[in-house]
Amino acid sequence: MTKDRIFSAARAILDREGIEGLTVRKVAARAGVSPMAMYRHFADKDALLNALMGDGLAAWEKIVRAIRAEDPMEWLEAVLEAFLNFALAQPHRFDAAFFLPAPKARRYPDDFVAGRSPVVAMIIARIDQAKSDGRLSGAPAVDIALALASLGQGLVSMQRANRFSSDKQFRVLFRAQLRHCLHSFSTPGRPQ
Amino acid sequence: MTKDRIFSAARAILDREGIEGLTVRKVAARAGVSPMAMYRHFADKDALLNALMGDGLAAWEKIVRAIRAEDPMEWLEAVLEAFLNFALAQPHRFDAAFFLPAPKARRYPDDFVAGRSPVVAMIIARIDQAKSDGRLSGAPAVDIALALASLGQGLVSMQRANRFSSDKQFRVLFRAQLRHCLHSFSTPGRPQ
DNA sequence: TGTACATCAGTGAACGCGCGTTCACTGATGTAC
DNA sequence: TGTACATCAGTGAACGCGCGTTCACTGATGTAC
Repeated sequence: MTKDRIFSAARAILDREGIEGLTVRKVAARAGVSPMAMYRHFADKDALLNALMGDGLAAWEKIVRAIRAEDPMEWLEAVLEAFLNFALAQPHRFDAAFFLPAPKARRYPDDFVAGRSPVVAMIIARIDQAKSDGRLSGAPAVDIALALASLGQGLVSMQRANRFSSDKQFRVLFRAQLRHCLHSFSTPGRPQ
Repeated sequence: MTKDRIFSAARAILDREGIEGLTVRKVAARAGVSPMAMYRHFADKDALLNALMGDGLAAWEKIVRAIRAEDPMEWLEAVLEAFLNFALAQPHRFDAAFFLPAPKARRYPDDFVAGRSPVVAMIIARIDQAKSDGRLSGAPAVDIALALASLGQGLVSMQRANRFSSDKQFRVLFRAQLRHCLHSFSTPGRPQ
């Protein structure tokens, strides 16, 4: 289907050139179609961008769903590692999913507590599980999730702004920072 | 001087319309000068943007220098509060200073440890002071600073992406999260 | 004190470009009788 | 089985726009003699 061709061309352009480099003409050229073909399938360029954000979030969800760890703390650490990999391996897709202001973006805290974000719902469930095991405490699960997400996103935004000299160094730092953050919610007297 | 007129026009446009809305023509119009006048004082548009980033960082430095608290922990909390206010009151200027990838951006950790960023140097000094008072511990000062900065920047990036419904709620959350983060480096057994 | 000249801040018009989108269209496909 | 017609995906040319920047210039100011 032409729509799929156009959409995956858009994804390819996004991956290579970022949101700033994505133009209707480039997408059409890559899809082997006239620029106007897009308008048969998307209302306008914004609609296409919105679809790309949704696609980025769906990719992220799929990654998280694939995590197999049983232990909730291990599962949480695996999510953090996956987040790091996603941010570095598919930077533009990551940015589209996490940094772009979207009118229909999920909002803290209602949307997340209500489970309207599948990934956050999974994270909260694992945190609650860890809490009932006595391994986390001190704050509502949604706030722990927010702390981890914010710290991760902040580090990534700094990496984007050239604040780290190498990816390797960034990885080390990211892991250390997020592990510290996660453990800062550990039940006192029962570290790790 | 015309250069000042152009530069403050640029700052005004940046404040109102953000980096995306800043064009040479708009700046010139606001400065009451022909578009070409800019080229007499800045090599090109990028040079003007770079000057604006520097200006944003200078504004931030001035804000931090004005903090008068004696107690290092109080001083640090005041910085966090000032960061929050800066992000909300002058969003575009904040973004230009903190989110924009700049070729000459200071890098973790060398530039910061070496004190090439005045603000970070002040923060590290206060953290070290708190550590020698026995009120902080657990990580090198530069890493504590990074944790605070990342978390703050991450929360702001989420606010920019529409993840919070109101500024008021965001303020509450920002304070709670950063206070938790700061205290997570408190010396164990001597909380607060 | 007057004249010739260099300097240089600022101008005005234009260039070339890429953008999102409009409009009227073509031509293949499916449907009704 | 054949014909008339509606549907609709995709086209091609063009519009109008704003962009950063080039180029050759003007005209005021300062300097040298």
